[in-house]
Amino acid sequence: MEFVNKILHGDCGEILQSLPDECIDMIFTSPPYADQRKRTYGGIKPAEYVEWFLARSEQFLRVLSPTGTFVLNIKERVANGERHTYVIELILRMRDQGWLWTEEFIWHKKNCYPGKWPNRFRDSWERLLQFNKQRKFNMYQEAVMVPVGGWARDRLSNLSETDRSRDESRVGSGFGKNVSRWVGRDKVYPTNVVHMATECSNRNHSAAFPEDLPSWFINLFTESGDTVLDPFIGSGTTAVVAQKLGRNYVGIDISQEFCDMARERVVWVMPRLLEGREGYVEGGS
Amino acid sequence: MEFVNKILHGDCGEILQSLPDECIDMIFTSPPYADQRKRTYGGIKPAEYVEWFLARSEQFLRVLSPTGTFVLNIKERVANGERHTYVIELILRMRDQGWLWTEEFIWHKKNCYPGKWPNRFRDSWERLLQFNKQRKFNMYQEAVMVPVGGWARDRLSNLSETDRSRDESRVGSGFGKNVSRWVGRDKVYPTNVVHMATECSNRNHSAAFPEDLPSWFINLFTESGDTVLDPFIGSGTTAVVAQKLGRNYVGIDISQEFCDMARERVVWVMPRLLEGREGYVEGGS
DNA sequence: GTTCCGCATGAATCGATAG
DNA sequence: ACTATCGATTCATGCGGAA
Repeated sequence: MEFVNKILHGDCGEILQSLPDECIDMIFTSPPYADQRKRTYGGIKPAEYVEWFLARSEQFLRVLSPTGTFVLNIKERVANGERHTYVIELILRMRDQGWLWTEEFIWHKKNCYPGKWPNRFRDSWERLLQFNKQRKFNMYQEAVMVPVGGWARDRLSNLSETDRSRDESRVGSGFGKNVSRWVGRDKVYPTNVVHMATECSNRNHSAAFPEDLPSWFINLFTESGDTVLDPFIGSGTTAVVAQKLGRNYVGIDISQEFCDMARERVVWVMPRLLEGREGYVEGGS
Repeated sequence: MEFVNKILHGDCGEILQSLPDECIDMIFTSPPYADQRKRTYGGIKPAEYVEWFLARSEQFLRVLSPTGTFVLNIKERVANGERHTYVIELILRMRDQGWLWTEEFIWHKKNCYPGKWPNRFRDSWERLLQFNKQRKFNMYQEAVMVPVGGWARDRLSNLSETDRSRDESRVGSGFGKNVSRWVGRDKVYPTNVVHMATECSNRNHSAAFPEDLPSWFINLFTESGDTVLDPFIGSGTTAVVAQKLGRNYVGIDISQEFCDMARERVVWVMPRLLEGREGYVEGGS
């Protein structure tokens, strides 16, 4: 367990070989996109991206628990006036590798990167690809319920007579609506579109996503005491969030600079979280 | 030109063979999704879907003008606990066929189908795939700029609170909402996420998509007098909208019933549009 | 005219049951 | 084993009638 709650320096494809099988409950990562982050990853070319990634996702598959989930935040870049196809090719190849492509969430970025081009609009969304090893996996939907929409808020305050009894539907495939069940309920389940702002304040790290994003998925797919891996930890957001939520983390990055930054951020949060967490493993950063 | 402003009955793969090359300025369509609409289309199986579609998109490619755009509204279904891959395979195959995959817009449906399952949330988005024949194509961005209305000013005053918890569902017919950027401006360009409700309570016809959806893309990619093709016209929404916007339309459907419905709807709107439209070609429905 | 309320209805998905 | 059908679940919207 000496890898738990640590930020490890190196290429995740190699580092992960030292971890045992099925020791990770969830993987959340935002890998360097093709031809981005040239300084730190050498700018993998779109044409080589799929092979580059597959060599690492093979290790992800091995270390992930059978009921665990891999959430991959990615967006293909524009090349030559076209959306590049390496992401959708990656999906097909990962299925060959043994992954199930369970779902594709959309991250709708509220304040996306500004700009104007003659032939396209600003790109305000990214993919969050959900992969699993089995059809049955851990999912804690109640943890991410959202406030109910306008419909019920107004109506439920004064519930009417007919709403109280279930009106059995006689229409072909109709739904019976039992409104009375909603009394006292102020939350509903979300959809597969998550709508969050990007973080604009930090200019030190490039591929930064808001804490809300990993937070949402960590709450959805893990319990307290589980272990979350981010093989491209970058500035450390996934580890910080995992720690805040009482999960163990494992962070890996090829850049020494990023590792240092991530370690600083998690150490800062640690002290107040060491008390009363079952399954939380002590470890330096 | 005897095909212009008509609803044609038959399989679009065959019907289109009688049209000349490059006679269409834009194609907007929502084809039958795999294994859906069994009554009218016979429910194409996911495994056969790509080949089925490619036989038709070959004709789309031929009749589309070099500066024209093809917008394809589609979403893959879940099969065996996984998102099926036929849509992303189709993208790859259409590129082999000669199409450029220029962009992928997201249609975020405000009111998606209800339901609850242990392993997934409700699906509230669909793909709007943009294909072109050339890098240079017609695009009229100013036509879809979003004016800052009174409601926007209200929103700006108390921004961060409601925007954080729940997505902006009660915003008027808003697409590309980027509220913070609207300060001090009259109009802004939208993004590649469009946010509209499905129309659910029209008793006479149940359109798969709201009129706002084709309307937005027709404004974006055509001018008055251009010709818009929908090879799977269904209840006729694309044709109705094209007509309203002063564009010519060509609608095709394999179902006689849908053709009749579409003809009725376009005839109804026609009389007030015949005046003062350059390039508008008279023709029955 | 407003606002409020009843109601129908969606390109859905899962699991169990039946041929 | 593999496909076809059926029942159950659930939330936002707009229309139309009522207050």
